[in-house]
Amino acid sequence: MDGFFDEGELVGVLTTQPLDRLLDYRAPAGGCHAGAYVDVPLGPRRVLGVVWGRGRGDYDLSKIRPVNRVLDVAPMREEMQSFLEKMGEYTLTPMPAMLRLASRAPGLGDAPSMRKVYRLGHGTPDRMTAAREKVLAVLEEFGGLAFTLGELADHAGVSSSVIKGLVKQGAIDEEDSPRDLPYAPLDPDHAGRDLTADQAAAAESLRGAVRTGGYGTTLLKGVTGSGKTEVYLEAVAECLRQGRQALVLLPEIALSGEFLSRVQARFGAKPAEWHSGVTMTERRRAWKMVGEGGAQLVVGARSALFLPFRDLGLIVVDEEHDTSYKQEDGVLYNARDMAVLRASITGAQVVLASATPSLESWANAESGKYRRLDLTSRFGAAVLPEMRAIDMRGKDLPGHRWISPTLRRAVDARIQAGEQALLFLNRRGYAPVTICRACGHQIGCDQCDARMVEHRFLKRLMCHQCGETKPMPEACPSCEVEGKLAPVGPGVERLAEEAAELWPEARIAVLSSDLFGSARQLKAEIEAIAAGGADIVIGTQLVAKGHNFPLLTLVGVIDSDLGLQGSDLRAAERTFQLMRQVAGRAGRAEKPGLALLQSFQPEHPVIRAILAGDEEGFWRAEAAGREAAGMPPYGRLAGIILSGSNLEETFALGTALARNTAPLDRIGAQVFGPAPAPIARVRGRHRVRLLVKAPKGAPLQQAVAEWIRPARPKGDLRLAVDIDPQSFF
DNA sequence: AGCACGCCGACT
DNA sequence: GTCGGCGTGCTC
Repeated sequence: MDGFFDEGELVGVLTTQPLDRLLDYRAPAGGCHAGAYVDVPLGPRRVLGVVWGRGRGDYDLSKIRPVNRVLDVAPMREEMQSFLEKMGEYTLTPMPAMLRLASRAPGLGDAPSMRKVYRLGHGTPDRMTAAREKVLAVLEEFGGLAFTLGELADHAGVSSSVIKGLVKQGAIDEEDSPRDLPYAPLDPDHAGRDLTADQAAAAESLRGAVRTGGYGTTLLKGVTGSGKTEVYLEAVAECLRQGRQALVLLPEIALSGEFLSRVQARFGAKPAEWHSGVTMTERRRAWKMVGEGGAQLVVGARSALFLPFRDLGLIVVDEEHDTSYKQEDGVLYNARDMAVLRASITGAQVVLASATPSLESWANAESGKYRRLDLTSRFGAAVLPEMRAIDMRGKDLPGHRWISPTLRRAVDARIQAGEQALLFLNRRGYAPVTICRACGHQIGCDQCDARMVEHRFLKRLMCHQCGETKPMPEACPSCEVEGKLAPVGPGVERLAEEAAELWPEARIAVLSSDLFGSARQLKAEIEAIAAGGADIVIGTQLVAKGHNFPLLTLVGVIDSDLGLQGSDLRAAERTFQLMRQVAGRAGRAEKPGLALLQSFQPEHPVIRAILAGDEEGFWRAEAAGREAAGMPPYGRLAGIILSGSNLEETFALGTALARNTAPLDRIGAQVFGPAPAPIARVRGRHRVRLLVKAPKGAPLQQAVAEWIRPARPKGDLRLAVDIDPQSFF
């Protein structure tokens, strides 16, 4: 029968070792299924693999060894194999690397591990003591429920030796139970929220799509505070009713505490979590339970896309425009796009949710490839804040001041009214540049082509590229003159200093990712601020990410032009998204909000579009510009990133590539470069980039693969291909 | 990826 | 003489 291999039959195994083909093995005693996770011998080692299919039989039969054993996890499903193959082709990633992505579970090869659990037995203890009574009372109260030793001791308020004593007497039974237990069931009808007419209509539309089954993608666009989450949770509910699994991807997963509480409130229990902060034990449980159907809903970061779902019916990509969905090292992929790929293979619905969609998604909705649902009204009485620009030209603020008189008066008014104001500046640290006033030298990172940023809070200089820090020097490292190093430009720490001078009585809180040791601390700080623990909040883009500050009625953007500099084609889009989101922080409760944007170029089309709230106009203009330039999504791009410790060698490889572009010429693609990457040196390695630009329908991947095949990077040179790069040059 | 093999330079 | 540098090749 297809899909099962009897003992001794040849099977083709994909291993996690970087070999460019499947290896033949003999099926082990008892046979194995296609998709089985196996442990196979490879040279002197044992490696992890998956039975990909029938063996090819083109290898010396006498050298073929048997599979060591089949691992005790659910076999990889055919659709997962297919997803990994298609994604590998799309991103030009070798299959072993794809398998590693899909096997990132600790203890995959472990025997099913057991733990001891305790429940009420039939015997009676010889002597009853107060401690023993407490233990038995707890067990009786919870019926037949089993406890671990620690849980039971905690509940009863006794030491574990009391329980061990009762086990010896036969009053308590000790049993082995699998360590990885299913997650608590979620109830789709636990607590449906009252929805506005807007939300109800969108929710019903999504429910309908989930009920129909099969693949489809919906762009769910809603302004901040319009209740997108409530709406897509209704789609999750419908998916659970169908008995299928759902996945919600979030960008800043470390900050998802608030989100998990909302899920728990809606469904009466916690979902499975998957992100870097999850413990090994919990990871293994999540991975296994997703595969066995013991987890109905997973809330996770982009890598949750590779969990072995049994029956995935819905993927939600929240804040779909967020750049953190793009993996920038190792396997280069965009989780938003791969979510759509996985759903299309497995027959699932996708919901892309955002207040400010990416131009790609907007264009896909525009062309009818995606459905589009709009939530226009904000929840409750709140309305979008009024937005105004403050023209900074000719304002002549002193060199160490960034808050204009207009913004200052607006903040004064909020403080008097007992409301909160947010000053937004997307720059961490004290000052972005440290310059020597004697010789003009700027302090840079030794490992990267980046300037060191002073962090006065940490009393150190930090490189925002590699994270390297060093103490603030007394003397200039270049001219050795002492006491002439001066900060140039503002960071949030410096802005806080200015605010403290302007409003000495106000309580000022700074929210910047580097000021908090842990996500937990940060979350606590955010909650304290939301409850009224500060009058003025000074923050980086961290504050734009969907936290509720009900008392906040004013947002002041210190430097609206910051994101507009540089040659990045997506700069306008990103600034537009960020400004809209930050402005959306104001006036979420009953009080109307005001957003003031300090700008040196208030006539810039992006600033004007933000002020006018003309989103469709902004996107249409951006789309027209991209189309005229043949840029995504109206053309295709691939980035080639070369890196190595020797600049000349790295560049020479780039030049060699640029010299023979025949495979690219055949599809009408152009090559730009080689050129130094935007950050030309990172961690001591030089980086050189090339860019391939192809017409929309062209077979870009095949052409690029053929083009780079002859390039054999020698020594420590590395070549990476980035299909659909985020930044271009 | 690992790990062996193997072919050249600079040590005791 | 031998230790050790890392280039090349192999793993079913």
